[in-house]
Amino acid sequence: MRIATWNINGVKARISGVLTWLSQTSPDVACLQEIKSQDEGFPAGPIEELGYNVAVHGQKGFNGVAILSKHPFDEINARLPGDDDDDHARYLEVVIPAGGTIVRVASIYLPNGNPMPGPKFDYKLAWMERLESHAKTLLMQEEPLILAGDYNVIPEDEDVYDPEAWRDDALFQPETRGALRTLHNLGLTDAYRACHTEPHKYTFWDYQAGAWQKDNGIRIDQLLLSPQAADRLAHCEIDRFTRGWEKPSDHVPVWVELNV
DNA sequence: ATGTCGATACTTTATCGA
Repeated sequence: MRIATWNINGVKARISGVLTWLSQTSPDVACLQEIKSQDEGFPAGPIEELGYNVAVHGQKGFNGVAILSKHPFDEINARLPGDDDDDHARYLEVVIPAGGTIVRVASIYLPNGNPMPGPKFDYKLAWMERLESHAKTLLMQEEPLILAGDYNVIPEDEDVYDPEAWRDDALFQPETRGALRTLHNLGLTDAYRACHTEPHKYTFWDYQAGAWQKDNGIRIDQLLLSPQAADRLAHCEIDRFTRGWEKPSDHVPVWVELNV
């Protein structure tokens, strides 16, 4: 079973590329972030024609997450618990039947947090605490669990082309990186790092300043696996090729193959 | 310091968020 995540930076601008990628790589489950669309504006039709069920949690103009699945959903839950006043559409969680068991999959668009310091950075850290709390609850279920998405955190120096260039950025602060490590230390495995040790493998390249051409990237899109999912982990790869397409997203897909 | 892109609105250019 292949489960992928991709920050598409606007579904209206990217629908053609998304359909091409789905046709070419045929993931069983695809978590999308930054759809920048309301639920009713999401182009479910052409995606359903490729054999996918569609769950959407969107809002007008920015943010927004979705999950596409070849198997029907047993359960769909939008919103990260812990703050009823948080109106950003950044979290969608589903349960999908898989080979006699189930997988629980979340599509996560973690706040960017810039400028730092300030209220946006405070919101990011508070959101990460809520994610930690929710992850603890989910881990107690002892299910195959995949928390996939744009974490907007650079885990280590080896995950950025030039650590000094990002030293003052919200994505690379000690507090931010510590909060991600806390998630790992709950028992969640960074799937890419479990499969690969080479440094400088990226999932995002800025549109500006020729970042793609110079390979000035960062690795911020990740799939975190519960022990029950990590036990079934076969492969994890980055679909770097989509960054070279016409009208690309600034992020590329990352996917895992699970033995289920 | 700069660069680019996508969405939105009292739109034909500026603002915001990234």
